[in-house]
Amino acid sequence: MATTRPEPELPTPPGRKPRRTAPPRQPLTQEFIVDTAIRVLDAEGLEAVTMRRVAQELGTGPASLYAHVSGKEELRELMLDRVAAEIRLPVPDPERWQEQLHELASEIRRVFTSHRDIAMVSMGMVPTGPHLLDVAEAQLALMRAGGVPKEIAGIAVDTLGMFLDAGAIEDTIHLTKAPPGADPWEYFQKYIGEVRAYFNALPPDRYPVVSGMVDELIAMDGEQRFEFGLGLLVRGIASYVEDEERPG
Amino acid sequence: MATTRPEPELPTPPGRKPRRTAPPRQPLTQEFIVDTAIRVLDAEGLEAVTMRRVAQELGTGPASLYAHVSGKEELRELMLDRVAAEIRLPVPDPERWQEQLHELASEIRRVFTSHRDIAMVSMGMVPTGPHLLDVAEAQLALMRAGGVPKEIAGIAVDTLGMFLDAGAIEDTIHLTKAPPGADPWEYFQKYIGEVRAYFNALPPDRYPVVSGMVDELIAMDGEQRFEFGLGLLVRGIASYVEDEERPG
DNA sequence: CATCTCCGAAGAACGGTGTTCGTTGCTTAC
DNA sequence: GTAAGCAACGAACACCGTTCTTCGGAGATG
Repeated sequence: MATTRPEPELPTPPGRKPRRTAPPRQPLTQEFIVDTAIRVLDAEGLEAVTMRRVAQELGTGPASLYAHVSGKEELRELMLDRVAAEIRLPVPDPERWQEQLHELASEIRRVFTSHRDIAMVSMGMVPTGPHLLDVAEAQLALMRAGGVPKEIAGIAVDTLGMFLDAGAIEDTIHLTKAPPGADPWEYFQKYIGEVRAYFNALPPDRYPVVSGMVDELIAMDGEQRFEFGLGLLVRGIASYVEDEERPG
Repeated sequence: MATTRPEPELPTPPGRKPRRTAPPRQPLTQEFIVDTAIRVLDAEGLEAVTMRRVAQELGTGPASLYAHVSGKEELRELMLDRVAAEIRLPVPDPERWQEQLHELASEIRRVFTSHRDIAMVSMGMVPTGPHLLDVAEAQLALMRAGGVPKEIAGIAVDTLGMFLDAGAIEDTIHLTKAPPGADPWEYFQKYIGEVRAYFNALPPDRYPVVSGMVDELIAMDGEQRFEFGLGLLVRGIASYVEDEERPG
Protein backbone atom coordinates (compact mmCIF):
# COMPACT_ATOMS: atom_id res chain seq x y z
CA MET A 1 0.00 0.00 0.00
CA ALA A 2 1.25 3.35 -0.98
CA THR A 3 -0.50 4.94 1.95
CA THR A 4 1.65 3.12 4.45
CA ARG A 5 4.90 3.56 2.58
CA PRO A 6 7.36 5.36 4.86
CA GLU A 7 7.30 8.69 3.14
CA PRO A 8 10.07 11.16 3.92
CA GLU A 9 9.09 14.13 6.02
CA LEU A 10 7.09 16.30 3.67
CA PRO A 11 6.05 19.74 4.81
CA THR A 12 2.37 20.03 5.69
CA PRO A 13 0.41 21.11 2.62
CA PRO A 14 -1.01 24.63 2.72
CA GLY A 15 -4.50 24.97 4.14
CA ARG A 16 -4.28 21.69 6.03
CA LYS A 17 -4.13 21.43 9.75
CA PRO A 18 -1.04 19.67 11.11
CA ARG A 19 -3.37 17.06 12.56
CA ARG A 20 -0.88 15.83 15.13
CA THR A 21 2.81 16.58 14.95
CA ALA A 22 4.36 14.32 17.57
CA PRO A 23 2.11 12.50 20.01
CA PRO A 24 4.56 10.30 21.88
CA ARG A 25 2.07 10.36 24.76
CA GLN A 26 2.59 7.65 27.28
CA PRO A 27 -0.69 5.78 27.04
CA LEU A 28 -3.40 6.79 29.50
CA THR A 29 -4.16 4.32 32.26
CA GLN A 30 -6.78 4.22 34.99
CA GLU A 31 -3.98 3.84 37.52
CA PHE A 32 -2.10 6.81 36.13
CA ILE A 33 -5.28 8.91 36.14
CA VAL A 34 -5.95 8.07 39.78
CA ASP A 35 -2.33 8.88 40.65
CA THR A 36 -2.66 12.28 39.06
CA ALA A 37 -6.02 12.96 40.71
CA ILE A 38 -4.55 12.20 44.14
CA ARG A 39 -1.65 14.52 43.40
CA VAL A 40 -4.14 17.31 42.71
CA LEU A 41 -6.13 16.34 45.82
CA ASP A 42 -3.09 16.56 48.08
CA ALA A 43 -2.03 19.86 46.59
CA GLU A 44 -5.32 21.72 46.32
CA GLY A 45 -8.10 19.71 47.96
CA LEU A 46 -10.98 17.63 46.68
CA GLU A 47 -12.80 20.56 45.12
CA ALA A 48 -9.92 21.10 42.72
CA VAL A 49 -10.12 17.53 41.46
CA THR A 50 -12.18 18.16 38.36
CA MET A 51 -12.13 16.21 35.15
CA ARG A 52 -10.64 19.17 33.34
CA ARG A 53 -8.00 19.76 35.99
CA VAL A 54 -6.85 16.15 36.00
CA ALA A 55 -6.86 16.02 32.21
CA GLN A 56 -4.86 19.22 32.03
CA GLU A 57 -2.34 17.77 34.48
CA LEU A 58 -2.01 14.83 32.10
CA GLY A 59 -1.61 17.09 29.11
CA THR A 60 -4.87 16.11 27.46
CA GLY A 61 -8.57 16.98 27.37
CA PRO A 62 -11.36 15.92 29.69
CA ALA A 63 -12.97 13.63 27.14
CA SER A 64 -9.94 11.36 27.14
CA LEU A 65 -10.53 10.30 30.73
CA TYR A 66 -13.90 8.73 30.01
CA ALA A 67 -12.28 5.80 28.27
CA HIS A 68 -10.81 4.60 31.56
CA VAL A 69 -13.26 5.96 34.10
CA SER A 70 -17.04 6.05 33.90
CA GLY A 71 -17.20 9.55 35.37
CA LYS A 72 -16.30 11.75 38.26
CA GLU A 73 -18.04 9.56 40.81
CA GLU A 74 -16.02 6.48 39.92
CA LEU A 75 -12.81 8.48 39.87
CA ARG A 76 -13.48 9.70 43.40
CA GLU A 77 -14.20 6.18 44.63
CA LEU A 78 -11.03 4.91 43.01
CA MET A 79 -9.11 7.70 44.74
CA LEU A 80 -10.62 6.73 48.09
CA ASP A 81 -9.72 3.08 47.66
CA ARG A 82 -6.18 4.00 46.67
CA VAL A 83 -5.89 6.08 49.85
CA ALA A 84 -7.36 3.23 51.90
CA ALA A 85 -4.48 1.05 50.75
CA GLU A 86 -2.16 3.19 52.90
CA ILE A 87 -3.92 2.15 56.11
CA ARG A 88 -1.79 -0.26 58.12
CA LEU A 89 -3.92 -3.13 59.41
CA PRO A 90 -3.29 -5.03 62.65
CA VAL A 91 -3.00 -8.74 63.26
CA PRO A 92 -5.84 -9.49 65.69
CA ASP A 93 -4.79 -10.23 69.24
CA PRO A 94 -7.96 -11.14 71.21
CA GLU A 95 -6.36 -10.01 74.47
CA ARG A 96 -5.96 -6.47 73.18
CA TRP A 97 -8.90 -6.09 70.83
CA GLN A 98 -10.15 -2.82 72.34
CA GLU A 99 -6.74 -1.16 72.12
CA GLN A 100 -6.27 -2.52 68.63
CA LEU A 101 -9.64 -1.21 67.51
CA HIS A 102 -8.77 2.18 68.97
CA GLU A 103 -5.38 2.16 67.27
CA LEU A 104 -6.89 1.15 63.95
CA ALA A 105 -9.40 3.98 64.11
CA SER A 106 -6.58 6.42 64.84
CA GLU A 107 -4.63 5.03 61.89
CA ILE A 108 -7.62 5.46 59.58
CA ARG A 109 -8.02 9.02 60.78
CA ARG A 110 -4.32 9.70 60.26
CA VAL A 111 -4.37 8.47 56.67
CA PHE A 112 -7.63 10.23 55.81
CA THR A 113 -6.64 13.61 57.19
CA SER A 114 -3.26 13.34 55.46
CA HIS A 115 -5.15 13.47 52.14
CA ARG A 116 -7.12 16.66 52.69
CA ASP A 117 -10.89 16.19 52.55
CA ILE A 118 -10.93 12.77 50.88
CA ALA A 119 -13.24 11.63 53.71
CA MET A 120 -16.09 13.49 52.00
CA VAL A 121 -16.06 10.76 49.36
CA SER A 122 -16.44 8.06 51.99
CA MET A 123 -19.43 9.70 53.66
CA GLY A 124 -22.57 7.79 52.85
CA MET A 125 -20.79 5.32 50.61
CA VAL A 126 -20.90 1.54 50.88
CA PRO A 127 -17.29 0.27 50.92
CA THR A 128 -16.92 -1.80 47.79
CA GLY A 129 -13.30 -1.25 46.76
CA PRO A 130 -10.84 -4.01 47.66
CA HIS A 131 -8.80 -1.96 50.10
CA LEU A 132 -11.82 -0.43 51.79
CA LEU A 133 -13.11 -3.95 52.24
CA ASP A 134 -9.77 -4.90 53.77
CA VAL A 135 -10.22 -2.15 56.34
CA ALA A 136 -13.78 -3.20 57.13
CA GLU A 137 -12.65 -6.81 57.38
CA ALA A 138 -9.95 -5.83 59.86
CA GLN A 139 -12.37 -3.88 62.05
CA LEU A 140 -14.87 -6.70 62.08
CA ALA A 141 -12.15 -9.30 62.75
CA LEU A 142 -11.01 -7.36 65.80
CA MET A 143 -14.51 -7.07 67.20
CA ARG A 144 -15.38 -10.69 66.50
CA ALA A 145 -12.13 -11.82 68.12
CA GLY A 146 -13.11 -9.78 71.16
CA GLY A 147 -16.43 -11.54 71.42
CA VAL A 148 -18.69 -8.82 70.04
CA PRO A 149 -21.88 -10.45 68.64
CA LYS A 150 -22.40 -10.38 64.90
CA GLU A 151 -25.40 -8.08 65.01
CA ILE A 152 -23.59 -5.54 67.19
CA ALA A 153 -20.41 -5.68 65.14
CA GLY A 154 -22.41 -5.14 61.97
CA ILE A 155 -23.93 -1.94 63.30
CA ALA A 156 -20.79 -0.84 65.11
CA VAL A 157 -18.60 -0.91 62.01
CA ASP A 158 -21.06 1.43 60.38
CA THR A 159 -21.28 3.80 63.36
CA LEU A 160 -17.50 3.82 63.62
CA GLY A 161 -17.19 4.65 59.95
CA MET A 162 -19.65 7.51 60.28
CA PHE A 163 -17.70 8.89 63.20
CA LEU A 164 -14.38 8.61 61.38
CA ASP A 165 -15.68 10.26 58.23
CA ALA A 166 -17.36 13.09 60.09
CA GLY A 167 -14.31 13.76 62.23
CA ALA A 168 -11.95 13.82 59.29
CA ILE A 169 -14.25 16.13 57.36
CA GLU A 170 -14.66 18.53 60.27
CA ASP A 171 -10.92 18.72 60.71
CA THR A 172 -10.11 19.44 57.10
CA ILE A 173 -13.09 21.55 56.08
CA HIS A 174 -11.81 24.74 57.64
CA LEU A 175 -8.31 24.30 56.30
CA THR A 176 -9.72 23.77 52.81
CA LYS A 177 -11.65 27.01 52.96
CA ALA A 178 -8.49 29.07 53.30
CA PRO A 179 -7.67 31.18 50.24
CA PRO A 180 -5.05 29.51 48.06
CA GLY A 181 -2.38 32.02 48.90
CA ALA A 182 -2.52 32.22 52.69
CA ASP A 183 -1.27 29.83 55.33
CA PRO A 184 -4.24 27.56 56.18
CA TRP A 185 -3.30 27.21 59.85
CA GLU A 186 -3.02 30.93 60.39
CA TYR A 187 -6.33 31.42 58.59
CA PHE A 188 -7.93 28.83 60.85
CA GLN A 189 -6.64 30.56 63.99
CA LYS A 190 -8.07 33.85 62.82
CA TYR A 191 -11.40 32.19 62.21
CA ILE A 192 -11.41 30.68 65.71
CA GLY A 193 -10.77 34.12 67.13
CA GLU A 194 -13.77 35.50 65.27
CA VAL A 195 -15.94 32.66 66.55
CA ARG A 196 -14.84 33.38 70.12
CA ALA A 197 -15.66 37.06 69.71
CA TYR A 198 -19.06 36.18 68.24
CA PHE A 199 -19.91 33.82 71.08
CA ASN A 200 -18.78 36.34 73.68
CA ALA A 201 -21.04 38.95 72.12
CA LEU A 202 -24.15 36.77 72.35
CA PRO A 203 -26.98 38.02 74.61
CA PRO A 204 -26.60 36.07 77.87
CA ASP A 205 -30.31 36.26 78.65
CA ARG A 206 -31.21 34.21 75.58
CA TYR A 207 -28.21 31.87 75.64
CA PRO A 208 -27.26 31.64 79.34
CA VAL A 209 -25.58 28.25 79.20
CA VAL A 210 -23.64 28.90 76.01
CA SER A 211 -22.54 32.30 77.26
CA GLY A 212 -21.29 30.72 80.46
CA MET A 213 -18.99 28.23 78.75
CA VAL A 214 -17.51 29.95 75.71
CA ASP A 215 -14.00 28.84 76.60
CA GLU A 216 -15.03 25.21 76.92
CA LEU A 217 -16.80 25.35 73.57
CA ILE A 218 -13.87 26.90 71.75
CA ALA A 219 -11.20 24.73 73.35
CA MET A 220 -11.94 22.00 70.84
CA ASP A 221 -8.68 20.62 69.60
CA GLY A 222 -9.57 18.18 66.85
CA GLU A 223 -7.42 15.42 68.25
CA GLN A 224 -8.93 15.67 71.73
CA ARG A 225 -12.49 15.64 70.38
CA PHE A 226 -11.63 12.59 68.33
CA GLU A 227 -10.14 10.72 71.26
CA PHE A 228 -13.14 11.57 73.41
CA GLY A 229 -15.72 10.30 70.95
CA LEU A 230 -13.68 7.26 69.97
CA GLY A 231 -13.32 6.27 73.63
CA LEU A 232 -17.07 6.52 74.07
CA LEU A 233 -17.75 4.32 71.06
CA VAL A 234 -15.16 1.65 71.80
CA ARG A 235 -16.18 1.34 75.44
CA GLY A 236 -19.81 1.22 74.38
CA ILE A 237 -19.16 -1.53 71.87
CA ALA A 238 -17.19 -3.48 74.46
CA SER A 239 -20.20 -3.37 76.80
CA TYR A 240 -21.99 -5.71 74.40
CA VAL A 241 -19.45 -8.53 74.72
CA GLU A 242 -21.40 -11.61 75.71
CA ASP A 243 -18.95 -13.74 77.70
CA GLU A 244 -16.82 -11.43 79.79
CA GLU A 245 -14.17 -13.93 80.80
CA ARG A 246 -11.06 -11.86 81.27
CA PRO A 247 -7.80 -13.59 82.26
CA GLY A 248 -7.51 -12.34 85.84
CA MET B 1 -33.87 66.79 32.80
CA ALA B 2 -36.13 65.97 29.91
CA THR B 3 -35.34 62.32 30.23
CA THR B 4 -37.20 62.07 33.50
CA ARG B 5 -40.36 63.86 32.39
CA PRO B 6 -43.40 61.64 33.08
CA GLU B 7 -44.51 60.92 29.58
CA PRO B 8 -48.07 59.70 29.04
CA GLU B 9 -48.54 56.10 28.10
CA LEU B 10 -47.32 55.97 24.55
CA PRO B 11 -47.55 52.70 22.67
CA THR B 12 -44.24 50.90 22.55
CA PRO B 13 -42.38 51.94 19.43
CA PRO B 14 -41.92 49.25 16.80
CA GLY B 15 -38.81 47.17 17.17
CA ARG B 16 -38.51 47.98 20.84
CA LYS B 17 -38.86 45.41 23.54
CA PRO B 18 -41.66 46.11 26.04
CA ARG B 19 -39.03 46.40 28.77
CA ARG B 20 -41.48 45.49 31.46
CA THR B 21 -45.18 45.72 30.89
CA ALA B 22 -46.56 45.23 34.35
CA PRO B 23 -44.08 44.37 37.05
CA PRO B 24 -46.32 44.15 40.09
CA ARG B 25 -43.71 41.84 41.51
CA GLN B 26 -44.07 41.40 45.17
CA PRO B 27 -40.77 42.80 46.40
CA LEU B 28 -37.97 40.29 46.94
CA THR B 29 -37.16 39.55 50.55
CA GLN B 30 -34.50 37.47 52.22
CA GLU B 31 -37.24 35.58 54.01
CA PHE B 32 -39.12 34.93 50.78
CA ILE B 33 -35.94 33.76 49.08
CA VAL B 34 -35.19 31.32 51.89
CA ASP B 35 -38.79 30.06 51.73
CA THR B 36 -38.46 29.36 48.04
CA ALA B 37 -35.06 27.71 48.46
CA ILE B 38 -36.46 25.34 51.07
CA ARG B 39 -39.35 24.53 48.77
CA VAL B 40 -36.85 23.50 46.10
CA LEU B 41 -34.84 21.59 48.69
CA ASP B 42 -37.82 19.57 49.84
CA ALA B 43 -38.88 18.83 46.29
CA GLU B 44 -35.56 18.03 44.61
CA GLY B 45 -32.77 17.92 47.19
CA LEU B 46 -29.94 20.22 48.13
CA GLU B 47 -28.12 19.81 44.84
CA ALA B 48 -31.03 21.39 43.02
CA VAL B 49 -30.90 24.50 45.19
CA THR B 50 -28.88 26.71 42.87
CA MET B 51 -29.00 30.46 42.57
CA ARG B 52 -30.49 30.14 39.14
CA ARG B 53 -33.08 27.60 40.18
CA VAL B 54 -34.28 29.67 43.13
CA ALA B 55 -34.35 32.81 41.02
CA GLN B 56 -36.32 31.05 38.32
CA GLU B 57 -38.79 29.84 40.93
CA LEU B 58 -39.22 33.49 41.93
CA GLY B 59 -39.66 34.57 38.33
CA THR B 60 -36.46 36.57 38.17
CA GLY B 61 -32.75 36.22 37.39
CA PRO B 62 -29.95 35.01 39.61
CA ALA B 63 -28.40 38.45 39.97
CA SER B 64 -31.42 39.73 41.83
CA LEU B 65 -30.79 37.45 44.78
CA TYR B 66 -27.46 39.01 45.62
CA ALA B 67 -29.13 42.12 47.00
CA HIS B 68 -30.53 40.12 49.90
CA VAL B 69 -28.02 37.30 50.27
CA SER B 70 -24.24 37.49 50.06
CA GLY B 71 -24.03 34.28 48.06
CA LYS B 72 -24.84 30.61 47.96
CA GLU B 73 -23.06 29.85 51.21
CA GLU B 74 -25.12 32.33 53.22
CA LEU B 75 -28.32 31.14 51.58
CA ARG B 76 -27.57 27.59 52.66
CA GLU B 77 -26.86 28.67 56.22
CA LEU B 78 -30.07 30.65 56.33
CA MET B 79 -31.94 27.60 55.09
CA LEU B 80 -30.39 25.48 57.81
CA ASP B 81 -31.32 27.94 60.52
CA ARG B 82 -34.87 28.14 59.22
CA VAL B 83 -35.09 24.35 59.39
CA ALA B 84 -33.60 24.38 62.90
CA ALA B 85 -36.51 26.54 63.98
CA GLU B 86 -38.80 23.53 63.53
CA ILE B 87 -37.00 21.56 66.23
CA ARG B 88 -39.11 21.35 69.39
CA LEU B 89 -36.97 21.99 72.46
CA PRO B 90 -37.56 20.45 75.90
CA VAL B 91 -37.85 22.15 79.26
CA PRO B 92 -34.99 20.63 81.28
CA ASP B 93 -36.00 18.17 83.97
CA PRO B 94 -32.82 17.15 85.84
CA GLU B 95 -34.35 13.84 86.83
CA ARG B 96 -34.77 12.80 83.20
CA TRP B 97 -31.86 14.51 81.49
CA GLN B 98 -30.61 11.39 79.71
CA GLU B 99 -34.00 10.55 78.25
CA GLN B 100 -34.52 14.19 77.33
CA LEU B 101 -31.16 14.34 75.58
CA HIS B 102 -32.01 11.18 73.71
CA GLU B 103 -35.41 12.54 72.73
CA LEU B 104 -33.95 15.85 71.62
CA ALA B 105 -31.44 14.08 69.41
CA SER B 106 -34.24 12.03 67.87
CA GLU B 107 -36.21 15.22 67.26
CA ILE B 108 -33.24 16.86 65.55
CA ARG B 109 -32.83 13.82 63.38
CA ARG B 110 -36.52 13.79 62.53
CA VAL B 111 -36.51 17.42 61.42
CA PHE B 112 -33.27 17.13 59.49
CA THR B 113 -34.20 14.01 57.57
CA SER B 114 -37.61 15.54 56.77
CA HIS B 115 -35.76 18.17 54.71
CA ARG B 116 -33.75 15.88 52.44
CA ASP B 117 -29.98 16.32 52.75
CA ILE B 118 -30.00 19.67 54.53
CA ALA B 119 -27.65 18.10 57.10
CA MET B 120 -24.82 18.45 54.59
CA VAL B 121 -24.89 22.17 55.26
CA SER B 122 -24.48 21.61 58.98
CA MET B 123 -21.49 19.33 58.62
CA GLY B 124 -18.34 21.14 59.69
CA MET B 125 -20.18 24.37 60.38
CA VAL B 126 -20.07 26.37 63.61
CA PRO B 127 -23.68 27.05 64.66
CA THR B 128 -24.09 30.80 64.53
CA GLY B 129 -27.73 31.25 63.50
CA PRO B 130 -30.19 32.10 66.27
CA HIS B 131 -32.21 28.90 66.05
CA LEU B 132 -29.16 26.67 65.77
CA LEU B 133 -27.89 28.37 68.89
CA ASP B 134 -31.21 27.65 70.57
CA VAL B 135 -30.71 23.96 69.84
CA ALA B 136 -27.15 23.98 71.13
CA GLU B 137 -28.28 25.87 74.20
CA ALA B 138 -30.96 23.26 74.86
CA GLN B 139 -28.49 20.36 74.54
CA LEU B 140 -26.00 22.01 76.85
CA ALA B 141 -28.70 22.95 79.35
CA LEU B 142 -29.81 19.33 79.57
CA MET B 143 -26.30 18.07 80.14
CA ARG B 144 -25.44 20.74 82.68
CA ALA B 145 -28.67 20.08 84.53
CA GLY B 146 -27.67 16.43 84.65
CA GLY B 147 -24.33 17.28 86.21
CA VAL B 148 -22.08 16.82 83.19
CA PRO B 149 -18.91 18.93 83.68
CA LYS B 150 -18.44 21.94 81.43
CA GLU B 151 -15.42 20.53 79.62
CA ILE B 152 -17.21 17.26 78.84
CA ALA B 153 -20.41 18.97 77.76
CA GLY B 154 -18.42 21.26 75.46
CA ILE B 155 -16.91 18.31 73.63
CA ALA B 156 -20.02 16.19 73.82
CA VAL B 157 -22.26 18.71 72.08
CA ASP B 158 -19.81 18.69 69.20
CA THR B 159 -19.57 14.89 69.04
CA LEU B 160 -23.33 14.63 69.19
CA GLY B 161 -23.67 17.15 66.38
CA MET B 162 -21.22 15.23 64.23
CA PHE B 163 -23.16 12.02 64.83
CA LEU B 164 -26.48 13.65 64.01
CA ASP B 165 -25.20 15.25 60.83
CA ALA B 166 -23.50 12.11 59.61
CA GLY B 167 -26.52 9.96 60.35
CA ALA B 168 -28.92 12.28 58.58
CA ILE B 169 -26.65 12.50 55.56
CA GLU B 170 -26.21 8.74 55.32
CA ASP B 171 -29.94 8.24 55.45
CA THR B 172 -30.79 10.74 52.76
CA ILE B 173 -27.83 10.41 50.42
CA HIS B 174 -29.11 7.28 48.73
CA LEU B 175 -32.60 8.64 48.33
CA THR B 176 -31.20 11.78 46.75
CA LYS B 177 -29.27 9.78 44.17
CA ALA B 178 -32.46 8.34 42.70
CA PRO B 179 -33.31 9.59 39.21
CA PRO B 180 -35.91 12.37 39.29
CA GLY B 181 -38.61 10.23 37.77
CA ALA B 182 -38.48 7.05 39.83
CA ASP B 183 -39.72 6.33 43.32
CA PRO B 184 -36.73 6.95 45.64
CA TRP B 185 -37.65 4.19 48.06
CA GLU B 186 -37.98 1.57 45.37
CA TYR B 187 -34.69 2.71 43.90
CA PHE B 188 -33.07 2.38 47.32
CA GLN B 189 -34.37 -1.16 47.76
CA LYS B 190 -32.97 -2.16 44.40
CA TYR B 191 -29.61 -0.70 45.39
CA ILE B 192 -29.60 -2.66 48.65
CA GLY B 193 -30.27 -5.81 46.69
CA GLU B 194 -27.28 -5.12 44.47
CA VAL B 195 -25.09 -4.52 47.51
CA ARG B 196 -26.15 -7.83 49.02
CA ALA B 197 -25.39 -9.65 45.79
CA TYR B 198 -21.98 -7.95 45.60
CA PHE B 199 -21.11 -8.90 49.17
CA ASN B 200 -22.25 -12.46 48.66
CA ALA B 201 -20.02 -12.73 45.60
CA LEU B 202 -16.89 -11.65 47.47
CA PRO B 203 -14.07 -14.21 47.73
CA PRO B 204 -14.40 -15.72 51.22
CA ASP B 205 -10.70 -16.49 51.48
CA ARG B 206 -9.78 -12.80 51.35
CA TYR B 207 -12.75 -11.48 53.33
CA PRO B 208 -13.69 -14.33 55.66
CA VAL B 209 -15.31 -12.25 58.38
CA VAL B 210 -17.29 -10.03 56.00
CA SER B 211 -18.41 -13.04 53.97
CA GLY B 212 -19.63 -14.71 57.14
CA MET B 213 -21.91 -11.87 58.20
CA VAL B 214 -23.43 -10.40 55.04
CA ASP B 215 -26.93 -10.46 56.50
CA GLU B 216 -25.84 -8.60 59.63
CA LEU B 217 -24.09 -5.96 57.52
CA ILE B 218 -27.05 -5.41 55.22
CA ALA B 219 -29.69 -5.45 57.97
CA MET B 220 -28.92 -1.83 58.71
CA ASP B 221 -32.19 -0.03 59.11
CA GLY B 222 -31.28 3.62 59.50
CA GLU B 223 -33.42 4.07 62.58
CA GLN B 224 -31.87 1.11 64.37
CA ARG B 225 -28.35 2.21 63.60
CA PHE B 226 -29.18 5.66 64.86
CA GLU B 227 -30.66 4.38 68.12
CA PHE B 228 -27.64 2.16 68.66
CA GLY B 229 -25.07 4.90 68.23
CA LEU B 230 -27.10 7.46 70.13
CA GLY B 231 -27.44 5.09 73.08
CA LEU B 232 -23.68 4.58 73.09
CA LEU B 233 -23.03 8.30 73.13
CA VAL B 234 -25.61 9.27 75.74
CA ARG B 235 -24.56 6.50 78.12
CA GLY B 236 -20.93 7.45 77.58
CA ILE B 237 -21.61 11.08 78.34
CA ALA B 238 -23.55 10.11 81.45
CA SER B 239 -20.54 8.17 82.70
CA TYR B 240 -18.75 11.49 83.19
CA VAL B 241 -21.28 12.86 85.67
CA GLU B 242 -19.33 13.87 88.74
CA ASP B 243 -21.79 13.46 91.62
CA GLU B 244 -23.89 10.41 90.96
CA GLU B 245 -26.55 11.03 93.61
CA ARG B 246 -29.64 9.37 92.23
CA PRO B 247 -32.87 9.49 94.27
CA GLY B 248 -32.98 5.92 95.42
C1' DC C 1 -45.10 70.16 42.67
C1' DA C 2 -40.52 69.37 40.38
C1' DT C 3 -36.17 67.46 40.85
C1' DC C 4 -32.55 64.60 42.46
C1' DT C 5 -30.66 60.77 44.50
C1' DC C 6 -30.50 56.44 45.90
C1' DC C 7 -31.11 51.48 45.50
C1' DG C 8 -33.39 47.18 44.25
C1' DA C 9 -34.23 44.59 39.99
C1' DA C 10 -32.43 42.54 36.12
C1' DG C 11 -29.77 41.46 31.49
C1' DA C 12 -25.58 40.09 29.91
C1' DA C 13 -21.41 38.19 30.41
C1' DC C 14 -17.15 35.68 32.43
C1' DG C 15 -14.96 31.73 33.62
C1' DG C 16 -15.71 27.63 35.35
C1' DT C 17 -18.18 22.57 35.72
C1' DG C 18 -19.52 17.31 34.02
C1' DT C 19 -20.59 14.94 30.15
C1' DT C 20 -21.55 13.54 25.18
C1' DC C 21 -20.92 13.41 20.20
C1' DG C 22 -18.44 12.66 16.22
C1' DT C 23 -14.05 12.23 14.13
C1' DT C 24 -9.33 10.84 13.65
C1' DG C 25 -5.60 7.97 13.46
C1' DC C 26 -3.03 4.12 15.30
C1' DT C 27 -2.75 -0.83 16.30
C1' DT C 28 -3.96 -5.23 15.82
C1' DA C 29 -6.09 -9.31 13.68
C1' DC C 30 -7.33 -11.45 9.79
C1' DG D 1 -3.07 -5.62 2.41
C1' DT D 2 -7.20 -4.78 4.35
C1' DA D 3 -10.59 -4.28 7.84
C1' DA D 4 -12.05 -3.52 12.40
C1' DG D 5 -11.80 -1.83 16.86
C1' DC D 6 -10.74 1.62 19.96
C1' DA D 7 -8.06 5.18 22.58
C1' DA D 8 -7.49 10.04 22.10
C1' DC D 9 -9.42 14.28 21.31
C1' DG D 10 -11.76 18.90 19.72
C1' DA D 11 -15.95 20.90 20.02
C1' DA D 12 -20.11 21.57 21.92
C1' DC D 13 -24.16 21.44 25.32
C1' DA D 14 -26.31 22.65 29.36
C1' DC D 15 -25.45 23.95 33.45
C1' DC D 16 -23.12 26.50 37.66
C1' DG D 17 -21.78 31.01 40.99
C1' DT D 18 -20.71 35.52 40.61
C1' DT D 19 -19.96 40.35 38.87
C1' DC D 20 -20.67 44.40 36.00
C1' DT D 21 -23.60 47.54 34.30
C1' DT D 22 -27.68 49.62 33.30
C1' DC D 23 -32.46 50.80 34.16
C1' DG D 24 -36.46 52.39 36.47
C1' DG D 25 -39.24 53.56 40.25
C1' DA D 26 -39.78 55.42 44.98
C1' DG D 27 -38.60 58.41 48.57
C1' DA D 28 -36.25 62.62 49.95
C1' DT D 29 -35.36 67.29 49.09
C1' DG D 30 -35.97 71.86 47.38
